[in-house]
Amino acid sequence: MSDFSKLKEHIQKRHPFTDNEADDFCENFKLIRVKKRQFIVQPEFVAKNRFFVLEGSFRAYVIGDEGHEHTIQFAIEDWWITDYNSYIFQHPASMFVMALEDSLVLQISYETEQELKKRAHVYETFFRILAEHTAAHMARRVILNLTKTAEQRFEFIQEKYPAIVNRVPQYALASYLGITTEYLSKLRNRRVSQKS
Amino acid sequence: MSDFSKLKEHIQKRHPFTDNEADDFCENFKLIRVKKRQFIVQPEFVAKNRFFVLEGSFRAYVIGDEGHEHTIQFAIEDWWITDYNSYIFQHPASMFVMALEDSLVLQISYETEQELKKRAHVYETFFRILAEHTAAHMARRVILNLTKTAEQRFEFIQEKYPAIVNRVPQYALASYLGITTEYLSKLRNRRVSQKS
DNA sequence: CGGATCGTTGATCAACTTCAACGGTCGTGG
DNA sequence: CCACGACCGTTGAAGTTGATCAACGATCCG
Repeated sequence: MSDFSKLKEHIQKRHPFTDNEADDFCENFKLIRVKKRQFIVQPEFVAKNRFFVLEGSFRAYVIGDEGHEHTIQFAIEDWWITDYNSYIFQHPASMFVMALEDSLVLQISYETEQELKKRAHVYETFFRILAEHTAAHMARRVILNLTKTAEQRFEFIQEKYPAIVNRVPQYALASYLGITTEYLSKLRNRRVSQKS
Repeated sequence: MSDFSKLKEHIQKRHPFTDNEADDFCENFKLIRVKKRQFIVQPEFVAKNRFFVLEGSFRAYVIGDEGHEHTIQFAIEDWWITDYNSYIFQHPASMFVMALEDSLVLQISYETEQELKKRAHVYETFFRILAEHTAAHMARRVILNLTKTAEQRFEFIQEKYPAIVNRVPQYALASYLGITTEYLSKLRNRRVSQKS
């Protein structure tokens, strides 16, 4: 199955697996086709799976008390996504994870992941590294939110993740930055007219 | 050494170690006494260690471009602290980690941790769980910051972590919540007068 | 072609910051 | 052991950042 080649490359970039180990690892994933606007995680239900994106894009968001959506994470090719708290603790989710486009993902279930981690030290190591990277990434996001203004956060994300900024709808990006779509629109125009 | 009893209890709560494993694990930590206002991590230097707090309290913060301090994390008894991004990737730190009181910590170096993780599957598992919990905690903080107002965040932290709120200086708590100490003071008084 | 969705613009409003001044307390040196 | 300065929390007035509300134009998709 060449569906696994991208995942295989991904895991070997993070930790030195032998070819056999990598193949064995990948066989535990299931290829899933997801249509635009389809949910792969929903509040109230437990997030039973973790997803690796092969093609397409996703958005994880919560709905606050005021009824507004707040984007927690995006995922495009080569990224992982799920409701982290729900998946790790197998509690009911608080997030929606929705496909922004017709997408292709590799799915692994919580039980399968547990079994893999038990089975071999090297798989345990991989998931440890994955968790560390997730934690480090989240820590950087907390710092960004605390130390920068909306405009600076926008500039930063635009520079660092142009692939995402150019691909997701405006309202999704705004709610990721923690601002309204109206204000993002104004920021954007402010920058354009400054440049001229 | 009974200095290790708290750490031993802590790790066994998270993962079933045998008594021998737990003792062997703990022996890799070094007991350090830290005076109030002393730094255990500083910007520019690589965070070579991870710390488990036995007694006392700490505060991790960054200084933004405007020169203000922003608190990223607190740690009291039974918590871990370091500059996560610096420690994991062994890059220069961006944070200060400072003792808020005279404290007692158990320290493990990056090299020792790597060696432990290689040595036995069970140690690898422990650090995987630790990283997962860190990631999950950070994700909850991102959600809190995006979905709640300053006042709601204050109430929430006060309910969930009263031990911290009652122990750290006002300006530290304010900068953790992402507001100024003046505004926190006003929020606090608003609540007091409402209750009467 | 027609409705729903998305981004934009402007006016008004609320949340939070900044600045300045003051009183209390804590720790340190004389 | 006292006195002084530094640090910390508070209060009030004025200023900013970003939200809300409402209206409109463009685009996408059925």
